[in-house]
Amino acid sequence: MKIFNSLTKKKETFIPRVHKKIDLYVCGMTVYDDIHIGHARTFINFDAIIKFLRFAGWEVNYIRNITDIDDKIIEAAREAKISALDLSRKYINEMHKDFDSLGMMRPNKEPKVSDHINEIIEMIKTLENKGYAYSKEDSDVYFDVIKFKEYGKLSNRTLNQIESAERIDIDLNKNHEADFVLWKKDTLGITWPSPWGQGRPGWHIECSAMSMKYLGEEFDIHGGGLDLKFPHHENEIAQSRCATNKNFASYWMHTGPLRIFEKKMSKSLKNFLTVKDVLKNFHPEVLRLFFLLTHYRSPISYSEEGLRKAKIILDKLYNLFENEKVIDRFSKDKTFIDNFFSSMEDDFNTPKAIQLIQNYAQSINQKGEINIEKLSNLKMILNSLGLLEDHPNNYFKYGSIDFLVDEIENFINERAEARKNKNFKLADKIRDDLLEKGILLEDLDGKTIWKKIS
RNA sequence: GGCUGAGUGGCAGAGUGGUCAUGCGGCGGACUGCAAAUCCGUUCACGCCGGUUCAAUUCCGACCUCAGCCUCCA
Repeated sequence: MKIFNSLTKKKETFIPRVHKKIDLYVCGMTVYDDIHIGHARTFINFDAIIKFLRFAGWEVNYIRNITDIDDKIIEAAREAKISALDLSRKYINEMHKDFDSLGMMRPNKEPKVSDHINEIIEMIKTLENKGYAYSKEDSDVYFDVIKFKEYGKLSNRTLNQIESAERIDIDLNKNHEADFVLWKKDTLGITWPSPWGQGRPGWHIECSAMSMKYLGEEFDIHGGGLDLKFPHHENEIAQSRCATNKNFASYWMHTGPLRIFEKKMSKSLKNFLTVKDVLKNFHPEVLRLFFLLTHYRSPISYSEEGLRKAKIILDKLYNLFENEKVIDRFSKDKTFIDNFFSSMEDDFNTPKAIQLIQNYAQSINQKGEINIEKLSNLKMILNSLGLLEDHPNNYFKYGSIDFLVDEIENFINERAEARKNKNFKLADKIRDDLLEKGILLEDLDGKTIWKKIS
């Protein structure tokens, strides 16, 4: 299996630390608002990758943190006039709802910063003892980047480059522009006592402390959105390696950004759509397929048109299973499965994998007869990416409709009667009227079914 | 300004030194009372300029354009 390692900027053969086991840490959410589909992109990518890996026989220990202490959370809480932890609790709940409705697996552990203050303090103490941390008078505690020779390796920049970049505000307490806060001294908001006084952890340190607690000082893969590469991941590497003299994560994986109108979708640009917005009109698997149709490292431009196209593809796949039962075992067509595996094992080439799936689906349709074994293969492969988990019946009726189900059934019966009497004018009118309301009727094997269109 | 990635047919998006991506859409058929679904056929391509090569969309160099990071960001 090959994985593109951001650290070496090369596609490398993946060598696990322990045979057939993968320890994986993905940087999760900072919870102060509803998640948007840019966030969803990253976590759906990893969800599909992990589902595939497990399907392929890997034992994946998946850790994804929740950052529940942070300036933005504290600020949002102040505005909402509730405590920071109450606010983050609320949005953790919303996040779980959204992730669940997107069909994502829960990680094996989902550690929160507020539960790991001791580990964080211990780590800062270690760094301080080893001479990597400093503070001046009443300043925050900083990491001394000059002391870490490899600083900048991941994000491919030198300390000189960082220093020469334009800055809005310069912190005079820092030795170097790139030095970052390990412990933020503060008495407002939510704080904890520490050897450096009352305060809270800086950003970055939590991921080092928590990943090491659950996966050890060295583990296989560390992932996250591309926008975390610098400074977040760079800083994680610096503090972790300095604290332990170990390598920390072996492989770094970064997902590409989601764009909208040629710009990255982000909170600060206010150009985002929430998961809840999109799921009003589109089945969660449509969004998932939309993402998987592009390689995980490439940017994706969001558009409704794109979602509709993904839906057309998914519709075709669900159509195959409309009336069929599926036996749960592999059978023939080793070629299809082998090809699927080679695509996925080549840095998780989901677009290619889906192409194979589409071809395979077509080959089933070509025969014009039910092939349970092929359908089983297809379903199993789709499931390994988190697709086709719904019943076709639910899938095709997803979204809000203007009618009660019984009403639609009545229209269908009325139309059937009209057709029997060769009153096609009335029959077609009923069908057209429903179509206008987003209900599509299909005559299949003498039976009429309905689908919601979007 | 520095660093990184990308530019493929109407659209989305893989891949490759010389044969086809694929899907959607369009067009023409089959099927259907008509549709839908499905099938068959068909159309449309590799940013620009040089170089290497018997051969380049694929390798090399310049250029143009776009995006990301350099500040919080999945």
